[in-house]
Amino acid sequence: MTSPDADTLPVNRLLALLAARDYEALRPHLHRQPLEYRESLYAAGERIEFVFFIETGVGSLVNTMKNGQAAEVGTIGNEGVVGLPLVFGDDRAPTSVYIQVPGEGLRIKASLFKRALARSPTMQVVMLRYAHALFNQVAQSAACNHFHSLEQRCCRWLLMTRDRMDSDKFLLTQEFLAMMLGVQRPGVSIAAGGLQRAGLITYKRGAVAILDIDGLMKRSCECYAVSKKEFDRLLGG
Amino acid sequence: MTSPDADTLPVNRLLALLAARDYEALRPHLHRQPLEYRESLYAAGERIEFVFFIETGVGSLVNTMKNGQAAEVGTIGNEGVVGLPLVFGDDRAPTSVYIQVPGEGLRIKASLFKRALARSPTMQVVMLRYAHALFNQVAQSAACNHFHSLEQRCCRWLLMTRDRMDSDKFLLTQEFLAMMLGVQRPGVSIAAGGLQRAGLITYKRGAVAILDIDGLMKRSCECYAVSKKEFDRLLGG
DNA sequence: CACCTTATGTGTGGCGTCGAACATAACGGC
DNA sequence: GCCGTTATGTTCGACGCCACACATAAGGTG
Repeated sequence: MTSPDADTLPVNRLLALLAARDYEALRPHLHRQPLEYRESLYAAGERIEFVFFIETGVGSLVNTMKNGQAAEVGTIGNEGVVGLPLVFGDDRAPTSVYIQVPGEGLRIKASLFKRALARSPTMQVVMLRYAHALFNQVAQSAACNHFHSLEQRCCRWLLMTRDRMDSDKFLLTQEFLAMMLGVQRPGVSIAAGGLQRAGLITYKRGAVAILDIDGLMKRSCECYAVSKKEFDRLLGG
Repeated sequence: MTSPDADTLPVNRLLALLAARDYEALRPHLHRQPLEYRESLYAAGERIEFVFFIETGVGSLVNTMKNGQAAEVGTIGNEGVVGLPLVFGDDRAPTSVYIQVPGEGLRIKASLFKRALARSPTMQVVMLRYAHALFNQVAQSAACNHFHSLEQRCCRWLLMTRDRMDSDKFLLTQEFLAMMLGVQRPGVSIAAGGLQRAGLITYKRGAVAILDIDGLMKRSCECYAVSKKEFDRLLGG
């Protein structure tokens, strides 16, 4: 057997929610790997080969239109798992997941994950609870994308990312943020400039630092607080 | 035992997908009830008491903001079930479901549905497959709400409703459609007027008739075809 | 150092929807 | 028939973002 890369105490919050024996069943098959900027963890329409438990960094659940326009419909960090379609009993999805903020995660083969899940009703309970949390987040995003301004959504995104990074600094270009928010890059430039002038953040060539969390929350839409509360309810504060 | 209202051969497509013994387990507890215009089948944040298998009519999965703005993030018809949070092991959700086009459905107590589901892995498979289909629809809506014009989304909505009604005529006011699409009512008035002048639909005081399906598809965004294809893949054409 | 690549800032016209107000018209009840 | 209610049609200025173009600036590489 290969030597497992996962720690005895999991960093990933979803793994931490598993019963000890469920975690031990997965652990031999978990392999740590870096998650790199713009990397795809699975692509729309293609068979999902690996499941990822993110430890640091942030992945974006993205829906891409036929003309290439893309919009983020959900985010996944150290609270979750990339490969939810397998929990639904499917092996592919019409969405993709990209790494938006680089970090590290634990990888397991889809077949091994499916087998472990099928054998453990307690693991199913945890994974389904997370599925509901993400479902609700996507539903919130659907409304948020429609109603809220670019600046509000920028603030929301920065706050969500900070929570998942456990850090006030992380790597992120305006270009990529614009793609995720489904807007033009100059729009992000203007919004980010405003936030910087207001002393809420600073940034420089792909590196962002958050200075004033409360200020960001005031400028953010309610979706940040709603989504956070819902995750806490389902996955424990 | 009360006499069941459900037919031997189910009208609801999700019930039809169940194994015979799974359907028979539910059938004694299913009671037919009318689904009335604007009726709420469950409300955000409140305990879900009943699960509904829609036979005719259309329900909208709606996310409501604190200021009262509401947007539809998914629709449920005779292909699905209202009460998905129970499949996720939860008894409440931050979204609500309203009847947007009146019809009929079969109601079952949440506790009885949960018990039947827990006892039957084969029923779980079917319900999870539907959960994935709806998840993908919500993800599609999130991007659609952001990118596509009001007219495109009107066309999409009319086409989706037609599929679920198995009829080219149904009851629907512009006022309510505007609320679901998260736009102002005058916007729908203009869009609907354009579609009527183009000979694609007619309508009169809350009654819509679809005249030209192909024409509507041409004016619709791709999201109609994408969503339909995905449902067919997961639930069988 | 010069140079290329990448990241960010700024400007212009245009379109779509908002937000609000007002007008018309159909149906229902009495 | 009259009248209140409900449904639909139309207008207006305002604002946010699009689409596109171009300018500036900070890194990496030779």
